Amino acid sequence: MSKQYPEYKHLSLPELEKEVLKFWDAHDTFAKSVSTREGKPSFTFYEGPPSANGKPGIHHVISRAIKDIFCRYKTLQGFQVKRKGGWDTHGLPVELQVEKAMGITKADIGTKISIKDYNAACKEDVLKYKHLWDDITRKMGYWVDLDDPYITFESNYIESVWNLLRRLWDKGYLYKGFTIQPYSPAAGTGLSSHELNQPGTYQEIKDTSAIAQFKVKGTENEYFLAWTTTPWTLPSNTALTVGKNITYVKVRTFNRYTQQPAIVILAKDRLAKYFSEQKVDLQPEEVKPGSKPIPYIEIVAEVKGSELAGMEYDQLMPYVQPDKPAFRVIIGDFVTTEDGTGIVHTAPTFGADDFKVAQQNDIPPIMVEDEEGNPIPLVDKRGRFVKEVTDFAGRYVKDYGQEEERSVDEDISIMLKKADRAFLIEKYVHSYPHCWRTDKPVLYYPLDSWFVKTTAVKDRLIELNNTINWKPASTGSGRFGNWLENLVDWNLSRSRYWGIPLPVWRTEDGSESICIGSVEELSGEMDKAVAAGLMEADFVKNFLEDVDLHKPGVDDIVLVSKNGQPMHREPDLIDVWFDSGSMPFAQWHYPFENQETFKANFPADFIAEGVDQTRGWFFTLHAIAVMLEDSVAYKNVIANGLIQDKNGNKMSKRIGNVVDPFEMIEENGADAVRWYMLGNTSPWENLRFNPAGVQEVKRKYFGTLYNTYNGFFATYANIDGFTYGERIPVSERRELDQWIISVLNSLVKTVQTSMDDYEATPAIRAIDYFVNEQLSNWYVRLSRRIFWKGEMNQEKEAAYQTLYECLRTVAVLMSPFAPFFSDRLYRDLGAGESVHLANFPEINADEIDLSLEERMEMAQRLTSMILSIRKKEKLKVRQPLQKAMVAVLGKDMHEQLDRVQAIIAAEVNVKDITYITGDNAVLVKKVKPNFRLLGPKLGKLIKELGPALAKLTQAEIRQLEAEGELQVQLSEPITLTSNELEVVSEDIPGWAVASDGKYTVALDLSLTEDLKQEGIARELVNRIQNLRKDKGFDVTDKIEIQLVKNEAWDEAVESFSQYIQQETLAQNLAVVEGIPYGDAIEIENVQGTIALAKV
RNA sequence: GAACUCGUGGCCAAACUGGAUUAAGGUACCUGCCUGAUACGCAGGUGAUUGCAGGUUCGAGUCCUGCCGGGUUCACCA
Repeated sequence: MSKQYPEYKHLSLPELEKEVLKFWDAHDTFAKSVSTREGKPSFTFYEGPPSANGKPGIHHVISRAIKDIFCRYKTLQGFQVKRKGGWDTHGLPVELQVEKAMGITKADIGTKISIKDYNAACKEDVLKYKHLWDDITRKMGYWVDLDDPYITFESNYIESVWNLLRRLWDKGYLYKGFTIQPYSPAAGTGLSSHELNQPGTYQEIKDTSAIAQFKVKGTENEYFLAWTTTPWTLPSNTALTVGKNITYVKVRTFNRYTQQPAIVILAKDRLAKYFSEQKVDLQPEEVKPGSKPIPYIEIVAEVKGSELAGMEYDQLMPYVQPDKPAFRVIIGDFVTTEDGTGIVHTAPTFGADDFKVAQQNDIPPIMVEDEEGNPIPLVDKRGRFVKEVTDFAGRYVKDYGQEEERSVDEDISIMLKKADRAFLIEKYVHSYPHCWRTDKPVLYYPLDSWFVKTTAVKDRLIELNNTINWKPASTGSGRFGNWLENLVDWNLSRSRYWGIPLPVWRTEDGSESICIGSVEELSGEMDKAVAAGLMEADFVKNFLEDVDLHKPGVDDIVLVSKNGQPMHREPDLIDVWFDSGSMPFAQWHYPFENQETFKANFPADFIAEGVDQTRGWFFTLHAIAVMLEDSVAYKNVIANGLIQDKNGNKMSKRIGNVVDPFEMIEENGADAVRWYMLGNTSPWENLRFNPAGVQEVKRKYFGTLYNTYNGFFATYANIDGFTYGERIPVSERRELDQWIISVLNSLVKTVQTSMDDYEATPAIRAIDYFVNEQLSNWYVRLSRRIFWKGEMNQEKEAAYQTLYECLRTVAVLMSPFAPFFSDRLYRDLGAGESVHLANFPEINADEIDLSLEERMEMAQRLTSMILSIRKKEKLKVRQPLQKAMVAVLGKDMHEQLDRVQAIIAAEVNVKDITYITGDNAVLVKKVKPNFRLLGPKLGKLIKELGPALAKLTQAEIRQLEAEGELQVQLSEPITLTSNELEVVSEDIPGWAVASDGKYTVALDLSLTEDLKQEGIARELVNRIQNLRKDKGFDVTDKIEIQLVKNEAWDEAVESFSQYIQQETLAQNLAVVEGIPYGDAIEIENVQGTIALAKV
């Protein structure tokens, strides 16, 4: 006869998972979990596209586990949850990886290698690790549709993105500007603010800083002092900026390098930093180069910044002249006196603030023309001085790997010193941004750029953000909210090759332009261009045959303007973040296809990614949705924290503390990894990933649950031939059954409430607690006897049903978190095709009995207390005792205890539980105040209450119990009622007592002869059971026992023969004189011999 | 430098809107148990002035201020 419930030899999660994966494949379970919900309300989830050009790490497992958990949970609840996968394919990381592999730099693209070949290489490279991603996705049990993913490099995707750009264009949200931006000469590209925010971008570096002396026009030796950490920008200086309300002083002194007399101007607050003291008779020879600070002679004058404004000075390094009047003092609100001199050197071409303030004051930048006649600043795009800066022509302004004796900053400083224009030159350590990929310093550099005018909808962005349910809330209001408050326009341009080209064509003078919103439109425009003779018909035909909207193809397209002028494409690509932020639209090729699908799936109900996406994907999704749909893009979002190693360090390949997700899963199983990661800490906290924790989960949770099913339920249910027939009403089951069913229903409620609030951790912990403590350690332990003794009857049947219901419900509840094990359990129980096609359990409110839960908890605590007395007194549980006494406080407790006392008695092996009630004088009682009620009532008086209550006599306490109220004399007389006080017993004089909160219990330790004999009988039973097991007898085998006469236990055998036989399934227990065979046993140091035989 | 966030026994962590006793529980550690479901198990026990210093309150792990430390994010830093 085949067994109803499969039994296993051992538990191996990794093996089990492999089998379950095969099952899912064979039965198409994922697809079914979606298709069986056809017509049900949908729950929309957006998959944040990973980039497959790197290998998946353990941190990817956590964010994907979160996504998976909620999608599965919503499926259980009856929603249809489609999950389209996606791949992020464009961007600088891909390009740099390809450059590295090919051994080329950006400058080589278009020369050594054609753009076409280069982009082909990028396309090839970007999905390099797709197989690993697919593999981890599968192995970790993440259900997402990998067969039909959206891919950002596909023409349909790009076309949708173009359409979005066009809609922004039509709303006037797309514009071209010229701004100072972070620029990486080493990478040859501007950096977005997201890129500048990569960790490790700001590094501590030591630079040469200079306080330069700008000579006030028309004076002999009066100078403005201005500090800079970038002396290489001094040739580009065209203004000095001061604070309107800052007080400045003119100080008479000597230059420390040249000993020339000088009058210098600086902020009064900064005086002490650079000058030590006033020294009226200061002589030039006293001022040495090394001395800083130096003394000064006198303060000549004190003026406000506003009075300095408009003053002119001589150009400091006159290599190139500006085309308008410059070299004036201007006012800026960003000037402080925390550093430097309170006068800011202003080079409009190399600082964002400088640029802005110069523009406001009509100060020109210093520019030269390159070979093509385009205006450029004094430093070229590779970070070198242009030829016009004769002394330093061709030299790199920062460390870009060149070898040189001294840096440009140092050489400029030396030159200033010699020219009597350097007030102070020092080394200065500060944090400076570095390119996140090349690790070289960033320059602030003037670049042409296209912007998205996000500031135009700033208020709406903030308003709608407030409607999003952020987990944790602080990320939404704090990190994300603050970012929105300080929003700047989104710089969309990237001057690279592998990405979505900006679909804007302009005439040379910029007077006419067009933004293309679809391939069809492009095709129409191309036809016009052919007609105008600007393009070959063949080219157009070839292009449209196999549309590829990447460079270089699109750059060869020349369109014609309304006035017949040729228009060329703006050369930039767009920020890759725009790609991924477009996915709600572009994944469906909206609006060209799937209009209904898009509408049904926008906005998303739920997304989840790491906190690092706050300014990335979370922002771009939000920004695009708000600008174009005036809607949020997602309603609920979980931003998970970082994964660190077990010591709290960041994981990095260099340190070698990275956890390989494949190994982790192979060793412990994905279920254990998922359970650990989400059960240990709320996902938005940083998780210190400790492999020992995964193993603990594996053996404690999964081990216990496996054992409850396999070692217990399946074993006995198969013996008894149990199948789940007609449900026996819970009210007709044992109290213990009613209890666990009640607790189970409470569990369902807890899980549902937590999950509805996107809190997975409390749900996991609740399930864990239920399985370990309540089901396994209490229910199953106390139910052992009913399962292995006696014939099948209604009571036993009910117990089986109870255990079965618990296991089946647990399987469903845990299935979002541990999709493999739960499915196996569910199917082993014969509960259905797959747990993932099941429905979330109903809560049967009428099966919840809180009073029952409460008394069972009391039983558990009292049991534990009595056991602790036994332990202390060194009395084995196997030794029966006559009685335990429990202090009973009040009628409720009396009634509750009545119903569980049998359970306690059996658990602690006593014959009788007696109650010590309130009027029993042996009980020493105490009164404790209920602070929650009395705090507000008594206020400060409450401090007197403690001592007053301690002084109460036992008689007074009995009076309180009898009358329900009590007079207490504090500073004023107070009447306290019994609900404001709690009476607690603490001690029973003369007994072995344990006390815990409101429970007090005493144990009668006296051993009668009968009890001793029964104890011996129990020992015998135990030895026999052990032998049965050793001999490999089946649990149901009947035996015969021969026991050699021994005065140590003959009496016990005689008195308890019946009991011993019953317990050991013995049909016969014979006491014999001596046998030549048998096994040695020992009870309390007495040796004996016994023989067992199967009947 | 600024903002946000966290800081509870060796380690991981709970404690609802400030409230009741000894600040849960797990792990590790110590002790005792192979008790017929589990030794990857069971039972019992040791271990914390809740980072430090103040404050508000009848009452603070929880609220406020300052400091120290971790993390994240931001910054035009001249």
